[in-house]
Amino acid sequence: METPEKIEALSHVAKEKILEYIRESELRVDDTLPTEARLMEMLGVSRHTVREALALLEQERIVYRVQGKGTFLKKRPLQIEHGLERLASMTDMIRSCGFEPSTRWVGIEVRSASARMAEQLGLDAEEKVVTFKRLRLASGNLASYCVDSIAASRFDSIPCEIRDESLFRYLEREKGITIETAVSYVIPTKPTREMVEDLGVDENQFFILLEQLHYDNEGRPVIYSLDYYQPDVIRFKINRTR
Amino acid sequence: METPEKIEALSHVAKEKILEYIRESELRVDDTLPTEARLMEMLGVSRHTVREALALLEQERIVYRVQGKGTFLKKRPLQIEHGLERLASMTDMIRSCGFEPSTRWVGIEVRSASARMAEQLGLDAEEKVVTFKRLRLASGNLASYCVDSIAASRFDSIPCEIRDESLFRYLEREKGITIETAVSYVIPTKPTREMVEDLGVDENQFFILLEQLHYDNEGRPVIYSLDYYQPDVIRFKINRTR
DNA sequence: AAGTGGTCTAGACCACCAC
DNA sequence: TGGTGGTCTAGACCACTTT
Repeated sequence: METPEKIEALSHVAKEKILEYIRESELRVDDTLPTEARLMEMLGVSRHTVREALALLEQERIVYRVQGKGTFLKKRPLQIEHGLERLASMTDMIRSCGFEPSTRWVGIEVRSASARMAEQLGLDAEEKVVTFKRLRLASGNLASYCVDSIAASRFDSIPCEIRDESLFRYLEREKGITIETAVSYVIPTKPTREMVEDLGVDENQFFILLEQLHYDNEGRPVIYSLDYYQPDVIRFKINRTR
Repeated sequence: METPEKIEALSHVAKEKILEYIRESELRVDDTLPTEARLMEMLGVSRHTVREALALLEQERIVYRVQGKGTFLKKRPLQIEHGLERLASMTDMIRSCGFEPSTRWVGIEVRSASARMAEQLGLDAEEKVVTFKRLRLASGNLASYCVDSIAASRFDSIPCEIRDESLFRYLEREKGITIETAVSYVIPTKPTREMVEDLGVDENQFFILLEQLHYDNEGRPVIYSLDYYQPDVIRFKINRTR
């Protein structure tokens, strides 16, 4: 058997080679990259491939291009850190804030969808939803309370086998559903009665509520979620672009 | 003189034609677009151009493509509404929330940069900055209080001619600086003493503070801003993607 | 005039999917 | 096996910037 080598697009290889060149030549000084013609020679690929590689670097805000002048290194090329505009799992968010993530399950419920929920998920009135309630901890401290609802019709039975797994990963593995985007509202709020009475949260503490609707790669709404974040623990950063 | 017609890229024209086709054929039903080969015939352009047009439509989350199967319309194609991840002027944000925007100037000051400011803007300690303070109103109601600081070295004199104009537009017109991105932190907070004492804001009212650093198209930090938003008036929406 | 990136064409082969 | 989208090449012309 041959090793099942993952074939990588030439343009990706070219991109990596260019990044390598940037690092090695330490060109921060005058900030100018080789011309596209020069890169064609250096990498031994066509102009189209060079331009694809440069387009990737431009998307990642590492270089910028000016017609008639050239391609240049951005002054602050290290924009790697993820912001809220990136849809990442809660686990990753906590870890990126420097804490050790863990989960405490509060419960799984099957209920009729609220009017808002049904409207957002595109369900009929009173259709059943499965609601997952979890506390997210960052190095033992309360980071957020997450209430995620999914149409019950997506499940054959109540899915108790999720436990510590990410909801995203569970849907992908078991249902072949890939969550790709979310539309989220940011609302400063007090804790709900449930949080105060059942979970022992201080009622004077302020939270940031993210009301979110998650869509799959075909644009269908899948998860409606209400996530209450404690702003002292989770710092929200957003990378904004025009 | 000939009319100075703006030349539009063929791929843009192709994109518009495809959008037109989508609207006219009302194909929501089975969601499948013509193949690339068919689009080449229909539009009379090369495959590269068709693919550029489709790439634009994919970026705008209007279609998705699956290798070996085809190109499809997203189930929720109308994701036009702008969110916080899009860097827009305050004026546009207020207008998109359904209000009539206006500005009340609080003042323009020249001060030494604070430690945080100097660090963020890449200035030497104690270097001078020009600070613009403005109240933003939405149909007469307080929407936000904006404090924007720029290195004084960027100005020949104190710029009093800005007034109602957007700071972005002023920098572009007068200084040739294009603000392209911002990195922003979302912090729930109480009003500052200045807001309570000088501006008559209720000290018990909660605000969302956006601490922002704006970069130009070359990646240089230009504006450091603290914007206090009243969440009752401005609804923060974020479009998140993986 | 020369050099740069921006756009478009024509043609080829590949990987993946459905029949 | 045929059709689909994904990738790559070679070549051309254009718009913009600099010399």
